Amino acid sequence: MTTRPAGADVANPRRAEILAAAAELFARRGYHGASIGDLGRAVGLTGPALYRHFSGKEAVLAEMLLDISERLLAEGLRRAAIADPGQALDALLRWHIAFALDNPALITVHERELDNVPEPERHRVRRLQRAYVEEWVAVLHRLRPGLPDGSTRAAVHACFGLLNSTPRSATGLDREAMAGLLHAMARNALEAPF
Amino acid sequence: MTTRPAGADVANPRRAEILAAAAELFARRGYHGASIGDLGRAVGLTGPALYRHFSGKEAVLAEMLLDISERLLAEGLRRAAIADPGQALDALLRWHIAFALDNPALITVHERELDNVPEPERHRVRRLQRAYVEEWVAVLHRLRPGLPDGSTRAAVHACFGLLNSTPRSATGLDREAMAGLLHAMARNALEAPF
DNA sequence: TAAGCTTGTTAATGGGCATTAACATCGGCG
DNA sequence: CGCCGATGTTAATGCCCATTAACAAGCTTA
Repeated sequence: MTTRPAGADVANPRRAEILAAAAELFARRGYHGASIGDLGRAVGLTGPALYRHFSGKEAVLAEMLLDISERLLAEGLRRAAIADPGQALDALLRWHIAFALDNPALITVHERELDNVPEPERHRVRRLQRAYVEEWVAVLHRLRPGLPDGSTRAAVHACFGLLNSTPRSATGLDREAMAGLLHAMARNALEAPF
Repeated sequence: MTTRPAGADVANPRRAEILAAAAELFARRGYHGASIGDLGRAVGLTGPALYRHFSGKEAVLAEMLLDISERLLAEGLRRAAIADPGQALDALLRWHIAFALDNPALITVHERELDNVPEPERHRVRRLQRAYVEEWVAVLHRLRPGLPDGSTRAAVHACFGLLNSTPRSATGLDREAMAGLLHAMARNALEAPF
């Protein structure tokens, strides 16, 4: 049920195309609000054609979330390893902001649809998400050692809320201005005297 | 289609009970992920019983979002009217944070499900939401007159993202600590040099 | 060139769901 | 007492949807 149909190697362009279209639809209408027919139509196919590339609708979502979580964590680990905590935090902010600005649909789905991932994969996604958060928590902890653990964690979550709000704002700001604004706001929020 | 069945005055306890249960379900599973049967069961009824109180599933969502938007705006107007912009901002922050902490499900639905509201009401909700945002924008503009309009608006949206992330974090912090943390983070974010 | 894999398509199939119909109960009020 | 509106319930009804079946066309390759 989770296995990919034959001949579906990692870099299959059709698969990538479907995943991209599905991300837009899931983000805009929610997992339950987008049908298999919608997904197919979005890439110029009929609904059942999807089954040549994925074992089902859930498998599309599962692969999407796994991919996002892995990408976020991989680069997050790299940047969190920077020795100076202030620089590490800035590097993490730059990474997350760039990802959110470049992939608004993915960020939205990643934030909302975990519950619809079937069980073996849901657990893996959860682990990856948690590990990513922990990198941020560790950096913030290095930057502000006195902070209670619960506050550190809550601050990181709130910071994600701020950064991930991007996809839903759509103001007239260009990309660079938006990136700078989010960076400054997040940085100041994390340094607030709470 | 939007009209309420007879005998359904504003303060009908059954209606309120259904709206509360629906908020939880819509927040947890999304509008399309919660069935009429689920809503009924959540208040000890069968599915079709709902039609004695609402004209349909969409009407439940519409009334819910209208109610939220009206409540947010009404009190928002009051607090934004405070003469000193710094005090006005603090008052707005206290209001929004209290609302989000007290009604996490409502905040989530309000943020996500506007697209599923049927058309006459969707427009009204949009107007109310926009008016609420404009109160914040106006206060921030008074506080930081030099800021370009697009930046002010983007900052307010990002601030909402921060505040509304509350329902999805569930850290071990108690209510007062969480309120204080969110207030400090948001206030600092809005004062950041962007 | 012919078998066979890949990738599609259009018809089932079967389940779930929103909504409506038909039927019950019950409390108030004439 | 006897009617009736309010509020429920359990059976349709009809649509949408995920998934599968049956069938076709095109490439690759022996």
